[in-house]
Parts: sequence; structure tokens; C-alpha cells
Amino acid sequence: MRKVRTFSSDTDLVNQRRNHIVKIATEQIIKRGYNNINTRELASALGMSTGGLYHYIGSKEDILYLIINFTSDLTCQSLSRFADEEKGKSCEDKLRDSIRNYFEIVENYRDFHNFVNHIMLSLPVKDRKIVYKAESRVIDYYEELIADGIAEGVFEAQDARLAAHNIIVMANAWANRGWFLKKHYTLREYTDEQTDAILSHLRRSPKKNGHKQLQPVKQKA
Amino acid sequence: MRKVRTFSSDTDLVNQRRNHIVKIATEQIIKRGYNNINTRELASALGMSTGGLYHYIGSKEDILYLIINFTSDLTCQSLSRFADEEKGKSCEDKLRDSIRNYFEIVENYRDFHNFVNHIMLSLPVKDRKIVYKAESRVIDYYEELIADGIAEGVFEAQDARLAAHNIIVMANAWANRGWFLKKHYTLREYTDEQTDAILSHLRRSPKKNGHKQLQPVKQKA
Amino acid sequence: MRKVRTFSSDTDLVNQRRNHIVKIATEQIIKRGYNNINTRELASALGMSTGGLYHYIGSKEDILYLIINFTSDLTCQSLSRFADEEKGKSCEDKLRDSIRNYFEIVENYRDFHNFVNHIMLSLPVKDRKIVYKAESRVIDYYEELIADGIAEGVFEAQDARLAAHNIIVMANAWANRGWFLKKHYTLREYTDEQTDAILSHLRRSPKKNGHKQLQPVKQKA
Amino acid sequence: MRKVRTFSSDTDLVNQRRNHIVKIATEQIIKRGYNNINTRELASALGMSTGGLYHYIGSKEDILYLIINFTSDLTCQSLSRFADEEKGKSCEDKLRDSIRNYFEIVENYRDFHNFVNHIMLSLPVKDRKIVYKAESRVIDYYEELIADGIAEGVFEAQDARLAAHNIIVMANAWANRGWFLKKHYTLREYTDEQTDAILSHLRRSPKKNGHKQLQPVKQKA
DNA sequence: TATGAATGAGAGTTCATTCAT
DNA sequence: TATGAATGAACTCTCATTCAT
Repeated sequence: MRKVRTFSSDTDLVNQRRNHIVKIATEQIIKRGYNNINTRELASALGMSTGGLYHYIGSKEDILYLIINFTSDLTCQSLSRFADEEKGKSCEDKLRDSIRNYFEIVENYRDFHNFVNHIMLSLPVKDRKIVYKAESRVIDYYEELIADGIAEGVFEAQDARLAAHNIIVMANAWANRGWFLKKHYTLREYTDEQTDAILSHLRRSPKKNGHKQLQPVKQKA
Repeated sequence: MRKVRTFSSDTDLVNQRRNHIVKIATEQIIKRGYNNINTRELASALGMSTGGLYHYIGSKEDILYLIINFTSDLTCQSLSRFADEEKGKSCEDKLRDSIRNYFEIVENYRDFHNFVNHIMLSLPVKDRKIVYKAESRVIDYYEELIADGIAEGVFEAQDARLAAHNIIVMANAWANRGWFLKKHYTLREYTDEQTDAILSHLRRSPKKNGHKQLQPVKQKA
Repeated sequence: MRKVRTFSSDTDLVNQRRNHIVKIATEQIIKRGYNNINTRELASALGMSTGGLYHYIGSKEDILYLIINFTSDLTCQSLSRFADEEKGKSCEDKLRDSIRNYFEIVENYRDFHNFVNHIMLSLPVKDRKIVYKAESRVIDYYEELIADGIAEGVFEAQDARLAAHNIIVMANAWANRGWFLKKHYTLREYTDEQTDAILSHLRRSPKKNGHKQLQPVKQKA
Repeated sequence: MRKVRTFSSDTDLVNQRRNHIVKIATEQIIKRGYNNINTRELASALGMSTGGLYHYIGSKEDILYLIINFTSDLTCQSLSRFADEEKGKSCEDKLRDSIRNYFEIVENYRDFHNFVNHIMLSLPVKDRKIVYKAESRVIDYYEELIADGIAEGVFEAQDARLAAHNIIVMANAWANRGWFLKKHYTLREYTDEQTDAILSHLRRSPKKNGHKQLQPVKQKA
């Protein structure tokens, strides 16, 4: 977690201003690109002066990290909320509902999700970790849900990890491939169809072709 | 197709130099970011002088379009190659083989694919069209393949378009989510599992829940 | 004497705060340089708020003048103190003692002396005058002392002005050439040796080489 | 010796431009102060564009180091020239002539000398070393000259090091205390009088007061 | 009196692009 | 065709100063 400089010691004010910065900056950066918006214009869009902006951040780049952290926190919070809400439901319902919830979050915070996916490649590798970590938690959550279903005999044995990963990928696709998907589907339709596909796969016997128990491949540098 | 200025009239030389530019620039931009590499360093990485570079391009931004076009052409060429190779095979084999081929192409030209996905969000909407078009052709190709299968009764009626789209999304995931996928799977494993999932879904009866005949939603701005 | 703005009418408070400002600011400026310390940090080092600092000064530059005035006053006060203390002593003792006293003052207020010498070149020529004036008074003091000695026949006729000037130069050298002098001498040793050199020169016949009666050269702009 | 960035690999051009930069920048900085002149104005005074200036330096601060190095080199070169010229002369003549030469150099390169003395206090301690080194060589040169004279019996035993140091201090005084000295003396007069004072001291017996054999004081941090 | 958030002009530096050679 | 020095607009960031509280 990168430390972002501020000249203020009023924590509430700093948080308030930074939330504002995150919100507006994400909009602007998504719309125009990080490198096509300069700090003067950004400050102006924020209703602040250039100097004022730098009261709450240390550098333009810091804004990227604020946004990433914000999105990361958001995702983690949503996850715990799911976990609470799903208690007591059947495995299939749990999965179905939490997929729907997750897709809705991605829709609502589409800018943030696109943003994070977009800039990740511009960041030094070490700073991508925070994004990986947040995503890994989501993957783990779904993986566990699926594994529970397998344990309960609701789902047939499958690669729970890949299935979980596919859920995240499909959610991201909704965020950043809207140019295609929104032409053909509403979020509801997209969610239902993808959920069906996932469940149909999990419920039935896979073809046996010997790679069910995968050995973890040694991690690449 | 954006026209890129050149001062040379030797078409072969221009093509040769531009291919070189596309190759090296993609590497460099992926590694360091478009805005973190300047024309001096780029020219130097290309073994040219700054002025020399400008004999073959009109502006730094042109390089982005050269790369997009290159990747786009590449994808389209691959597609026609598949089409030829797959002739006479069964529907399932066609699908299975062309997925494998496509995933391999994405692996081999991973930088280009990541690059295109990455900068797309930085481009003005009108310039994204060329990427959309190339992707649409791939989607159409798979959609048709699946539709044929449905027509032949090999696959049960499903949303062929979404299934096709999922294939592209899974291929892209291999390119830009390597941080997760390569930790757990080889390309071969990933390909096989995803293909199984797709086929298992296409082969069996879906739950009927009424959204099979989707009306095209009016396109969002 | 430059007028420095204040918002306070409590003269004692203003003086107290300004003395504090002079003391701390000199330290800080010597350590880090006038242009490398900003008003925020300076105020913080002073235990004040930025706004608070501006209650007692009109501008950052005013601090320089406060320091110069302080140092200037200090030197003049010391001088009158010498004059009182030296009454009734022999010429040679007067000179010897007041040199020792002056060197000690320079040592004790080394930061101030270095500071003044340092920033003089950054000041507009007109503002250097105040420093010149204070130094001129010191030179005059020593020149008179030496002239008295010559009149009394204790010293042989010499250029009293240059000898006086050399004393000031040697004192300054102790302040700003400490990197060399403190490696080889204590203040006591330095003082004694330099005093001996001065006295040995004043006591003996100089070589006659015709430039004893110097015509004042017209002052350069 | 700080490495200064350049984008050119044409050594001659770089040297030519840097010499120009050193000359003009010294003038400007002495006249207006390092912090009161910005790179735009400096470039303009140099007859270059801002960008052009940065072709030959890496930062504004680099200019300070170029000037220091230039002055340092100059002093060292002068020194070797003296050494050659003085061969075969008597000790006293050697000293007298090399003092005159040194004072003349200081007069001719007064701006550079003032500059170096001025900014030394703004530099980080480690970067002052280069100045110390150059000055130390000059001090050593005079110390040796005086020590030779003592060995030959021309001078009486004295603290050769301090006498040497005084020569440098007197030379610097001519450079940076012109406001006083030039009002009263020509360089020739100043040189002759100071030389006489130095020689008169070296030639005669000092008062014995026990600090002739100084123990080196332990160096201060 | 005192605070510190806010201002905005101006600083140093970069870099896409041009053009004389 | 090729070079790389030169340009200057535009960038990020700083900071002396003010003023509402």
C-alpha cells in the first residue's frame, strides 16, 4: 500500500477530498486518458486549484494508486457482504446470487473496473500486486463456493479454480467489452445466460481426458 | 484505415521499416508504456535516428495505428487460414481445432493482443472501430461454426453469439491474465479445459428460462 | 533600514517573536539554504503556523533583513563594549585584546557571519549597504586604534586602513574557512598567531617602496 | 567529479557549448543570483532555446558544478604555470612573483572566484570537496615555497601553513570585498602592500609564545 | 491572535517535431 | 536518405502569500 503524501493532518478532510478526487479523476481518465489530461484541467474538473490538488496528493501518479485502492477496497467489501447475504442458501443459489451481485457491482462501478484493467499494464510490476490480491480474493471466494458444491455432491468434480476465474473474466468482459455486449444483451440477459452456462458445466460429467488433477505448474517469474 | 505519412516512395523499404517499427515499438511500449518512451529512445531502440524515424511515420501516434493494423491483419489472416484448414472436419473438431489455433496465436502474439486491449481505451472512440471490426470477424467466424453445429443437430440450440464471444474473451484472458493463469495452467491445459467447458455447454439442453430469443437491444452511445 | 510589516501592535511580542525567527531561521538557512527551505517548513521549525509567521514579517525576504540587522547591531554593540573595556590600556594591549574579543564574537555568532557573507551577493546592491556600513565601523575602529599607536610611536608608520581591513578578513576567514582552519588550529592558536603577525608587521620598519601615501582610487560602480 | 548529462555525443560541441554556458551563466548568476534567474532567461542570455540548454546539461544545478569545475581547473592550471615560471629564482622572488600572479588571476576571474565562494555554502558538504581540494593545492604550493625559504634560512621559522593560507584569504578578499578595497587601492597597491606585510612577518623573529609547534587539532566532523 | 486550506503564477524539465547539413 | 541539434509549447509540481474561520 503506497503512502500518498498530504499536507493536511485533518484525516476526515483528506478522505473526503480524496474520495472526490477518485470519483472525478476516474471519470476523466476513462473519458480522455491519463496522459491526455493534465493536472491543471484535472484540478479544474475537481473544482480545485492546482495547488489545492497537491495538498492531498503527492504526484499525479498517486491518483492512480488512490483509484486502485478504492476499487480494491470496494471489491473486498462487496465480497464480505455477499458472504453474509448468502448464508443458509443452497449451493446453487449461493453461486447464482453472488454472480448476479458481482456482475451488478461491476456494472455500477464499470469505470473503476475498466480503469484498473487499463492501467495495470502501465504500472511497474510490483504495484500490480495490490490488484492481483484483490482479484485473487474474489477468485478464492468463488472457488470455495464451487468446491463446497462439489463436496456436497451438487456439482460434479470439476476444476473449481478455472470456473471461478471464468466468472471474474466474464464480469470484466461486461465492463470493457460493452461495445459488443451491450449491443446484444441487457445485463440481466448476460448474467442469466452466463450463469446457465457455468451451472450447466458444473452440473454435468466432464469428458474424462486426464487433466482433471492438474499439477500446479511451477510459477513463472 | 488511417493514412500514415511517409517521405519515401520506395514502398518495399517503407513496409520493411514499418514492420520493424511495429515489432520493436510493441515490445518497448508494452514494457515501458507509450508515454514513458520518447521518440529519441524509440528511434535508438530501432537503430535509427530521430529524424530517420519520421521518414516512415508522420507522428508518434501513428505507431499505435501501425500496430493495431498489424495485429488486426494478423488476426484476419489467421482466420482465413483456419477456414481453409478446417474444411471437411466435423463441427466439433472444427470448433475444437480452431479454438486451439486461436489460443496459440494469442499466445504467440501476446504482446500485440495485450497492446491492442490496453490502448483501445486510450483511443478516440472512432479509432477503436478498426479493432472492433477485426474482433467482430472472429466472433462471427465462431458464431457461424456454432450455428452450423446447431443446424446439424450436433449442438443443442444455444446462444451461439455469446458462446462465440466467450471464446474470444477466454483467449484474451490468457494474454492479459497470465499473472494468474500461467501460475496454474499450461496453455495446453487451459485450452483443453476451456474447450471442454464450451462443448459441454453446447452439447446439452440448457435450462429453459425464456431468454433464448433475444431481441437486439438498441445500441448505447 | 528596511521597514518590516507586522500585524501586531504589541512591540515586545513582535521583538520576542522576531528574535526567535532570526535565531531559528539563520540556523535553518545556513543548514539548507534560503531557497531550499519554504515558509511552511520554516514556520514549523519555529513552532508557528504559516499564517502566524506572517503576523510578524511582511515577506519571506524580510527575514534576511531581520538577520542582517540583528548581526549588524550585534557587531556595533560589541564594538562599543570593546571601546569601554579597553580604556586605559596600552595601544598594543588594546589591539591585542580587541582582536581576541572580535574573533571570539565571530566564533560565537559564526552562523550569522557566514550568513551575512553568503547572502550579500544575492542582495540587490543597495541592500548591501547596511552590511558595508556595519563592517566599515569595525574597520574604522581598528584603523583608529592603529593610527593612535602610530601617533604614539608604538607602531611604525604603516597603512593603518589595510591592516585594519586584514583583521576583519582574518576574522571572517575563521568563520567561513573552518573546513581548513579548524583542522589545524584552535581558535586560541589562530588568534595568537594572527595577532603576532599583525603586530610584528606594525612594529617594524616597512621596506620603503613609495606607495605609502595612497591616493584614493575613484570608486567603481 | 559530478557527471553532467548531455544528449550529444559530439565532445567538441559539448565542450564548446558548456564553456559558453559557464561564462555567461557565471556573469548572470553573479549579477542576479542563482535563484533569481530562471532557465528560460538563462537560455535566452545564452542565445539558446530552453530545450537547447538541456541538450548539454541535465539540470539547472549542473551549471553550478560546471562552473566550479571550470574554476577549479583554471586554478590548478595556473599553479603549474607558476611553478614552471618560478624555477631558478630566489625564494623571496618566487613568493613575491607568484603572489602577484595569483592576485592577478583572481582579479581576472573575479566572477568565478566570488561565485565559488558564494555558492559553496549552498552546496551539500560532499560537493564542496572539489573546491577544498583545489584550494588545498594552492595552499600547499605556497606552504612549500615558504618552507623552502625557511630551510634555506631566508625566512625565519614561522607557521608556513597559516602564512600560505593568509595569501589565499587575501586574494579572495580582493575578489569579494571590492566594495571596500577598490575604493582605496589599485590591485598593484594592494598586492605590494600585502606582499610586504607577509614578507616582513616571514623575515623577522616572531615573539616566542609557545605555540610554534602546533599539534594538529583533531579534525571536526 | 492564530490557523492552515486555498490560490495561481511561475519554476524546472521534457519531448514531439522540424530542418539545415 | 539520414542525421541529430534545435525548438518552444506544454507538462508536473512548488510555494509565497492570503483569508475565512
